[in-house]
Amino acid sequence: MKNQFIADTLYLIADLLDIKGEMFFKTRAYRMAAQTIETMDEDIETRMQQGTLESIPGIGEALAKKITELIQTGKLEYLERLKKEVPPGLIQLLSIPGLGPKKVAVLYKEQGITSIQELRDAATNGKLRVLKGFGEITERNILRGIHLLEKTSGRTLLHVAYEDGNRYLEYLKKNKKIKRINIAGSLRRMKETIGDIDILALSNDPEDVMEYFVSYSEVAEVLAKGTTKSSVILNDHIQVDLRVVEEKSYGAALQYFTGSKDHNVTLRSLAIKKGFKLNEYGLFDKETEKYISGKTEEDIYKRIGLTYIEPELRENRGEFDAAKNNTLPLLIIQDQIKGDFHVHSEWSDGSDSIETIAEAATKQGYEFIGITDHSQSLKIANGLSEERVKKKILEIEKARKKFPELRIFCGTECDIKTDGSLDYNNKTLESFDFVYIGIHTAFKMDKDTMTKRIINGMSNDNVNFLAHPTGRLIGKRDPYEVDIEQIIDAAKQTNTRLEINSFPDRLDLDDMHIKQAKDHDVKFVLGTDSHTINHLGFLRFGVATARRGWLEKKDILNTFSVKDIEKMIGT
DNA sequence: GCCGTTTTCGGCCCGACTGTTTTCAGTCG
Repeated sequence: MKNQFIADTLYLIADLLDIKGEMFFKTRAYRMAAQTIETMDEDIETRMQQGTLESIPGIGEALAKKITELIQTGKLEYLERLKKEVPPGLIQLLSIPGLGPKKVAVLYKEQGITSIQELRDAATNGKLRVLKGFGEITERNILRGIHLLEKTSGRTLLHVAYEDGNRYLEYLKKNKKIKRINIAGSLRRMKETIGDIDILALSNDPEDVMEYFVSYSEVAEVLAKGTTKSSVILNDHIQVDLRVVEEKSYGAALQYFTGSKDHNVTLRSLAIKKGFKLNEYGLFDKETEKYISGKTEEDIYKRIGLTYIEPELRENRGEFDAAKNNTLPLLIIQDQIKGDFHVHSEWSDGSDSIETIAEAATKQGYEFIGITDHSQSLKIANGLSEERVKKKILEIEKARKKFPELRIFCGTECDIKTDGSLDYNNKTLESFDFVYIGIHTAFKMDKDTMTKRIINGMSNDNVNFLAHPTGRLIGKRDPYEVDIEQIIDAAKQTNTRLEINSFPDRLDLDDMHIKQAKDHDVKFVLGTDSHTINHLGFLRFGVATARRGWLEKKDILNTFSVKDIEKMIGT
């Protein structure tokens, strides 16, 4: 699939055109096309061969021609010419908060600045304040923006923002002037990384609320403080924005600030087609500007002719068609989860005993828990030899007697060796209640070899689940080279469930691959990959990712009764 | 650059805040 490559190229062109000062709607057309290609299931190359590129929404004659050239030659004459006009180094300047394409263009044209280092030098030496539209404050803001960017690399892992946001929410709820309050933005959509935290509040005394907001003990700096909107930076460098609106606008504002941007753009276009105008204050008649709705999100969607769309689905990845046709999934919820399949104990590299884990699982209200330690060749993680496996099974039987209400499954996270064979012989594999397999060594294989290696592992009849299928660590390690489509096909063929690993820096599979696999009728399993009982709570992030991947109760093994699970894994 | 059961040309989502201005452009979401 060349979809991502094509999409990235189109995004790059859009950025370059922005800096060049090209019409806003033209660059938006590139971005919309890029997003469509990035999120569609079909192979763009196939569409090109069929000659049906132009039937893809947002792709017309000009883009079809460019995409064809890109696929056939791997290059694009147009892009090469653009790069000569606009140094691509300028793109990274766009990621500095407060700098947009116009200012970046001025920096380049007037001072020849093409990198963050050059920008920092110029700002430090007071050379920017002479430029039109710049001043001393802008200079300081740029330096602060660079500092922030380098410190946080821009985005925060979901679980950190989740904790921060909810703690802030608890503080704000103590203010009696606030009648309603919600998290909005990407945190409400539970994206895997969060840019900043958005909070929306309902109050008749917004100025008092603003004062209370900026007085929070974890605030390191106040970026902006207005009458209805303020922004702060917390001690851990996360930005938090608060908006206050009145009751008749609350639903419209919540919808608006939840996003995503792409979702909102499409929603507003649909509103216009129905004769409305939609903004954060409500839904209005396009002609008379008369207020029609705005108190609740549900009513706004309904009046635009859509069923309610859950926040996790608002990414403009097909949710509008499904809402129109009333075919949106009934998303899985946390309460349907009956247990966790992926927990490490002190038998390998976890820190807790089986009994401690069983106790914690019982406290969570779980009906089962799966203890999955590493296999023998993974010495660094104290993987279990076949001898120790036998001992561990005895230990689990002891725990079962102590916790009769909890089904304790004895599983394994068995390594897939470089040749695709498994790290235990079949007899040992059969002694487990279920078998996870996963890659833990030799990540840097070429795509074909890696794909064959994993599929080879999946073909063993004792295997139930594939752990963290792409191996990525968000912000730290890219996924290994693997043909995900072939893995999905093999999962279907071999009846192997794909894991949604819920550890915050994994979330693997990710939302888009989950949806892709679901569309191929593949089934899933949730696991936290806990190494201490403090990690068990991470399951909520796996549930969130599953929801973002359009999954329902029936797609996920963790929602089944113990009896049904036993039947399905064949114990 | 895309698109069209109101348009093949003229639309394309829209408002708050900041910092620079002296009435507004740029950025952000």
